[in-house]
Amino acid sequence: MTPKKDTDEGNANADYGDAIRECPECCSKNLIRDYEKAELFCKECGLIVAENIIDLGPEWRAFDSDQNSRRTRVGAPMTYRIHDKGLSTQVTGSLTGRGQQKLKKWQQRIQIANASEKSFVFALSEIERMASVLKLPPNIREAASMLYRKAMKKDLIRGRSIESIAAAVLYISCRQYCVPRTMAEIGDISQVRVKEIRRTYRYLLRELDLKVIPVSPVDFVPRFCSLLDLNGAIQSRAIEILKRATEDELTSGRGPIGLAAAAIYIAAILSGEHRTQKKVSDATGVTEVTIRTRYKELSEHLCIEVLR
DNA sequence: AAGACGAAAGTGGTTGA
DNA sequence: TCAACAACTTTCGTCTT
Repeated sequence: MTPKKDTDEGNANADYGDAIRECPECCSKNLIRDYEKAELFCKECGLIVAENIIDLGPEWRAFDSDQNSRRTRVGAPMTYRIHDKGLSTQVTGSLTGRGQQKLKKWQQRIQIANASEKSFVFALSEIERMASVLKLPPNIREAASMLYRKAMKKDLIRGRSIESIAAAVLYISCRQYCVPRTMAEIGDISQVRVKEIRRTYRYLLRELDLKVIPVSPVDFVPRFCSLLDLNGAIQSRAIEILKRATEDELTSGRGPIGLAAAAIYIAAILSGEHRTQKKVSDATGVTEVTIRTRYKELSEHLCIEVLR
């Protein structure tokens, strides 16, 4: 098979399935490849870490290194995360003196031909920066870059800040891949206020005719649990509580983050790993008051005895 | 003293006329 | 466009452990 290289997360040329070694959610190295469904998922928390993992490799198989080098006819895979999709050729070879300088200059002119290309380069770097702070997997970064490109093609950027569009496409991508980050989390690391991101988010959904399914509180559980240093058994317990809550229609109209927080709070106590409301509040971003009201509702309706 | 509780008032978003 | 509304936050005094 093709030789594998160890690559940094930031290396856009090798970010597919092979480059992912641990779950961005719970940091488990226990990743399972499902070639039938073409996805890479975490055995610990069930998160789908990458999709379409087999589409992007070479379509041939090499049985020895000689065959491999003969069949390797292209360089890097195409990626939306480089402003020219990674298809340009860098001139770094043996041309000397003025010739090389001229050629380089031309290349730069061609690559960054106008202001919109320049701003796109900035947008991609902004998406990468935020995604790496939020420790988001490559597939989400790719999706966000693609969305940004779409928005640009439809001329939706005009009149809005690059930062707000970048933040919004990242938020949408997280939602679409069911690895939700809260608006507050995106707002914290963005240059733009939450209000502006939310407005841009709705605008993009409308203009690009995108659909996002409502966030499930369950999607937040693994990450919040790992922030609170709670183990997999407690995660399962919290998810179980949320499932029962959904069946009993205790969740409609309620914020998913508050529900997740309350379920985790209850699950931790039941498992003898008490976390204070303050700690859960800090980890999840909902107030202690909301955790209290949610957890009262859940424990009463589901007949859960919560003794401290 | 820390943690939990709950009342009251304020905020921002949604909905429907 | 505006008012009504529910969810959520902020603040704070009180109770419990």
